[in-house]
Amino acid sequence: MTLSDYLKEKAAFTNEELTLINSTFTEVSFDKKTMLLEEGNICRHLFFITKGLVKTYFIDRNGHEVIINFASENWWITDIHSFEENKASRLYIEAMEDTECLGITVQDQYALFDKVPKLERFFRMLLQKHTGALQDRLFEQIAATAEDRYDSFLERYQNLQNRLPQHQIANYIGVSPEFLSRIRKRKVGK
Amino acid sequence: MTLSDYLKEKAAFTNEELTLINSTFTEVSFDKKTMLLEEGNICRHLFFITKGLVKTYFIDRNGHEVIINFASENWWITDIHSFEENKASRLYIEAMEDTECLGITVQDQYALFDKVPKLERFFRMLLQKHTGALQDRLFEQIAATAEDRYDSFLERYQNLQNRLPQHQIANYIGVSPEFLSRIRKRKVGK
DNA sequence: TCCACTTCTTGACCTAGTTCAACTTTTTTG
DNA sequence: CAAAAAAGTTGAACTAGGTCAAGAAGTGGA
Repeated sequence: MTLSDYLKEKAAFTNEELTLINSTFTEVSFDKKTMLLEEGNICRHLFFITKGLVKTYFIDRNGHEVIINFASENWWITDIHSFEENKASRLYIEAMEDTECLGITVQDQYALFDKVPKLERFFRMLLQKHTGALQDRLFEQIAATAEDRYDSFLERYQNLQNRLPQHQIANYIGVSPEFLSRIRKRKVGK
Repeated sequence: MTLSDYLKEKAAFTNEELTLINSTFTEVSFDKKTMLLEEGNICRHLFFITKGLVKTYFIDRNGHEVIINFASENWWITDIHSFEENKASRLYIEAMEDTECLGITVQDQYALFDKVPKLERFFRMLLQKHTGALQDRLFEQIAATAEDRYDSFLERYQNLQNRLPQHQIANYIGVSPEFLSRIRKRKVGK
């Protein structure tokens, strides 16, 4: 699916708008295990993933990776705080598979917003969805057990289940790999 | 501080724009312990708080309150998901003190966006900040100890510290009231 | 194809935070 | 202002989940 196809599906953009949008994005590829962003750098791009899989994480005070989310085909990925406000990022974005993206800079994004206001609204909506998802995860992290969190991981990332190693899933739901292994064992009986 | 003062401080709105914005909002008051929103209802308003204090929470499967955030003077409050998409809310918003707000409906909001595009951008930025804060809390909830979370609560809500009962703070940082009491005791020695 | 590396599993022990119950202190309200 | 309700403290027993260590099972690259 191209970016145009994706956008057409999501909102009523005209063909001229789609052409304009398309021409503003640039294709970029990242090999597996390479970084789209590293802590301390400014996030210069908003990416739309056309192929592949990435994870966003930060490193906590004990030097451990904490995964915030995964993103694959037809997802947008950036550190929005760093991207929009030109600030050093606290995050890492890493390709977990060979990945192809379409990238845009902030300047180009704002130029595009002025020409296609619909796109700014679309991005605001997208951000709203993202915020809702974050809120749900926070709920769960506070009020649900590890097993419940695993269940909702399975729902949320159904399509990615087989592309993600188990210990990365454990990290995402905020438990040790050992404990996720035990959860899964326990579930077999159910 | 009025809404106009607040907006002037945050972005370069013209006087006409401010007048227009102002006239679109309606004043509403809520007595202490009354609800601005209840689960199952559609959130009809985006509120700007001019006076008072509210909390947003949901009820988990065990019937326990889980507080998502507090909001006081010069904060915006709504269930954005319910508000924007006209869906039943999972959240409660409750006045913890007698509270005065300025409210706007979605329809009026969109009408206003068309007349004052700067406002839509401003709200998008606001949402970005909110998302960043949520992300930080998720970090902490996964990777930090209860004591660390308490410390960052103290930073984040410094001005509210004395207006909030301790067990509500415990709830917010995701620990039992008993354990927060112990954390505080432990900290006195430090 | 085989060696090295990463992933997954299991057991034993450990700890941060919970739950319950009883008590004290503070706040609210008739 | 007294009585009741709400908030906070403390101790004791408990549990979800973590850590460490060691082995088994996959997987990938020269």
